[in-house]
Amino acid sequence: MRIATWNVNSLTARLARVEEWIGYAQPDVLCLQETKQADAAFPHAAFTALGYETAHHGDGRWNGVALVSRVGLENVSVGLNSDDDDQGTRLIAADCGGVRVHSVYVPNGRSLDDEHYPAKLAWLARLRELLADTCSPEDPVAVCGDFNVAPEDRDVWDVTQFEGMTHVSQPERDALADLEAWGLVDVFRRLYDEGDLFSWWDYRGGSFHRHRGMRIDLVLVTEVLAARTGYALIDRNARKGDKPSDHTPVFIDVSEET
DNA sequence: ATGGTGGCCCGGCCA
Repeated sequence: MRIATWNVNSLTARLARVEEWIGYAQPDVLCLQETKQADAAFPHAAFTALGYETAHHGDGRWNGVALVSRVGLENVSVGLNSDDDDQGTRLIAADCGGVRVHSVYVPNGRSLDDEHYPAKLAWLARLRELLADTCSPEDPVAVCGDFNVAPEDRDVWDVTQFEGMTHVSQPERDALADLEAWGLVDVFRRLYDEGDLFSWWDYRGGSFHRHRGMRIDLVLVTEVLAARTGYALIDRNARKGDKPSDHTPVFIDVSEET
């Protein structure tokens, strides 16, 4: 089963690129972030035509997350907690092909002295609570999306350029590590030891062509899935060409249980 | 050089 994640930076602007990518990458489950659509605007029919079921959680202009699956899509839930502010439409989860899949868009944080920064840390802590409340680390669980955190220094093009900035600060990395400590593996990193493997490049300044990016889009899975993951890829090709997102898709291939 | 690019949707926010 191929499980993918992609921050599309507006699905309205990106639909043709997403259809193209599904056509050649053939994901079984695709987690989308930053659809920037209200639920009523989500193009369910475009995915139905390709053989996929869909579920979307968005309120319009900002954020918005979706699940696209051709291996089933059941027991959909949205948001972090019904009695808590989830800082926008940033989480949707469902059972797809025997896996509890979560598409997440972690708040950006903006800057270390901004009120959105502690809110980002709190969001990550609440995500762990959600997993603890709704899943078991013994079960097949995937948490995929734009975490807005580079887990290690080798996940950014030049860490000296990020001093005092978000995405690399220790509290964010600790919050991500705490989430993983519940029982999740950054399986792409387990398979590849190299640095300079990025999933996001700023639109500005020719960052993509200068290899100035960050690895902030992650597929985190429980060990039962990590052990069956034989291949993973950041598909840089989707960052090229006409009207790309500033993020590119990441996917893993999980073999069937034997 | 305190910008740059792109998406929202048309003045300014957000990434």
